Amino acid sequence: MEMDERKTKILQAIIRNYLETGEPVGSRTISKDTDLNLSSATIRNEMADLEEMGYIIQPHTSAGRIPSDKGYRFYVDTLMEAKEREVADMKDMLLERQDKLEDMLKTVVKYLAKDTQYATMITAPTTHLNKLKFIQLSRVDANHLLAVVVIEGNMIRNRMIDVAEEIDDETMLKLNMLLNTQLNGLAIEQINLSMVAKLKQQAGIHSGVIGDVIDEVIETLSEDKDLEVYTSGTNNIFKYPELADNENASRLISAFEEKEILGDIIQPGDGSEETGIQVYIGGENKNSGMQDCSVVTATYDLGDGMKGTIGIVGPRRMDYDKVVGTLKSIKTKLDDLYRKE
Amino acid sequence: MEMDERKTKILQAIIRNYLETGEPVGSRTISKDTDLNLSSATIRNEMADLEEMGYIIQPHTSAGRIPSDKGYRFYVDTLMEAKEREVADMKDMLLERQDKLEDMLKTVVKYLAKDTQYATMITAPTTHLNKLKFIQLSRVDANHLLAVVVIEGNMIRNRMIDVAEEIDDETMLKLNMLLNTQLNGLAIEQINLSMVAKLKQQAGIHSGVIGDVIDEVIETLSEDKDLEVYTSGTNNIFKYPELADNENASRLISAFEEKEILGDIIQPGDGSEETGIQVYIGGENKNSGMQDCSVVTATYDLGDGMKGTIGIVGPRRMDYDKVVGTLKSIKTKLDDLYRKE
DNA sequence: GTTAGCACTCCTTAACATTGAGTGCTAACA
DNA sequence: TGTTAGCACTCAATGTTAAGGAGTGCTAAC
Repeated sequence: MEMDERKTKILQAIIRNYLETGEPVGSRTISKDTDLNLSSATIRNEMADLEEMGYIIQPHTSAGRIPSDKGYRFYVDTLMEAKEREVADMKDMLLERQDKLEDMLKTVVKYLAKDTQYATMITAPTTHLNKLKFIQLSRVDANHLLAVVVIEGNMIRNRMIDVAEEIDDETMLKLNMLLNTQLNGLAIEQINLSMVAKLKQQAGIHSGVIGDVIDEVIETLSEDKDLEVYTSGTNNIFKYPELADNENASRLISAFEEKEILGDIIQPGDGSEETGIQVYIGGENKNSGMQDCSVVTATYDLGDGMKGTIGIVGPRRMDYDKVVGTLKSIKTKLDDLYRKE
Repeated sequence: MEMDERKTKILQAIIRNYLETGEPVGSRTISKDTDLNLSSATIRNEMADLEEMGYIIQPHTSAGRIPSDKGYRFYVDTLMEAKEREVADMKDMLLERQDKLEDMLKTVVKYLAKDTQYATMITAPTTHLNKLKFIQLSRVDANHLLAVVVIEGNMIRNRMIDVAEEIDDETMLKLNMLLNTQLNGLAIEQINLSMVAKLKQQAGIHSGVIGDVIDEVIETLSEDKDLEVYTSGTNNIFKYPELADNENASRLISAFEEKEILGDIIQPGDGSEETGIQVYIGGENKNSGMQDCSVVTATYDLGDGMKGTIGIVGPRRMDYDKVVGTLKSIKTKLDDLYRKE
């Protein structure tokens, strides 16, 4: 059996209706709601076919039909009309709080949750591909040094370093010079052991303390700052009864609390790279706790290798048109943020 | 009518039993479970008295009794045996991740949630009373300066500053000198307008740019970094049916998402300052969303004015003994953390 | 190929009876 | 006077049954 235009129209009508109401859709409803001018009996025949083909499911004998994962997949891939939607301007969000990328991400994720009424998350952009822009080592007190590292894109890392013996001004100056001249402009990934050895050698005359300091600075650089993820609107899951039962809710809430699980859920997409938008429907999710959810992710790219992911989690009967449209718009705005300067 | 020893014993038995089972407690149960050797009929008489006095409540005519807020209050104030409990060592948590207070707080709150099986939160210590230890202004590129501020207790703040015109090395040096000599050792609250004016005046010869920079640095200092709160174990609320219904759960989850609401809930205590532990039972909570919860808070003090609050949110029938005991122990450990050095 | 008609399924809801835990009250007892 | 046995009563919880209705699948006619 194969999909013809009429079946397509009927399937679309079923899904549209189900997305709206959340109730199984009967043949009579379709008969009235479409412009096909077919009786409910005819629709019934077609629906039986669609069920056999796996696009729709009957929860029980005397109920209407609901879309299966395959049905949603078909809808998302071929029927959906995701037009870009009007969204708030990222630039405004950035301007409000000068230069704090982190704060902007929090604002974005909050905005998205409010706009879509689903649970949302966003990962901070990756930095390990980024170039070092600036390193500053300063003495805070007798036995504490402060290392501040600025990475391309103006992300800042700092670390307090304990030192046993006091380091004099001259040495500080020399260390700073050394670190900056040797490391600036390098991507963090490019820094390797031989390089560190060379650095230490150049610091040479000074004893182990210097070596320790260099080690700490390097560690600060390569430190895989545990995946930074911001979330918002987790309570939105209670708006959808199919997710709001105790078991599901508890699982989802704790997933949204564990950054690692979140990172798992919104792994950077493997396919459809042209749009940067990914849709995972119900069972398509690899994470076992997400089998009753749909997840839509978008990868944003601030340039200079700073990529991050936005994720939206809702019920299977999520408003895919709206979500994908919104994500497209936001992705575009984020992508353009730093690019044209 | 007044509380005698027998009534007290019965009330205690009712509460103990209810804390365990979560079911209304009947007269027969008490008759058997206590060493009073009284028939259920006698217990019934006493229970009627206790109800009249407001310590217990009957959900409906043919049910047992459950404690009222007043009953819990009596229990917490006079009957509870909160012995300090064995808890993990904070020092170990700190040692794991060198010097990052923030990470330790996250570890503590996670540990607490696991240990108590309630939802937990902890606020980062206040800093506005703290002294400036060190200011470092550095040039990142042609039109960006980076200001790094270290506060007593080694908390670090940084801010990127846009500058219109380039600032030469000499000026940078001078600015750093100026900021450090004038501001170090001051509490943030001590910095006022006349001081800033004086600073600007001293930077004198240089034009407005310097003024801007100083303004930004000052702002970084006084910036009331939006209340930093870490939470954990929010999904624990699903373990308690009285909190797990849709409405309550949704309200609680979103409360735990909004830092402002959290700050509201665990406001630093007003009474019982000798222990630093506060218990709010059900309706005693000011926050309207918390009327079905009990909240226990503890104020910790790292010294140098660095105070923060730990909060534990659970159902009314929370295991007060355990929670208060655990909080006491953790508070003690935190208080001692920096003190003896 | 389409549709009207009809028997059938099975969820939903309401009404009703049953059960059992627990109470309040009364009267008897020590 | 305090304690207790006994008993009628209440009411949530549970189970049963019946009615209602939405929706289906199938058949036969158009």
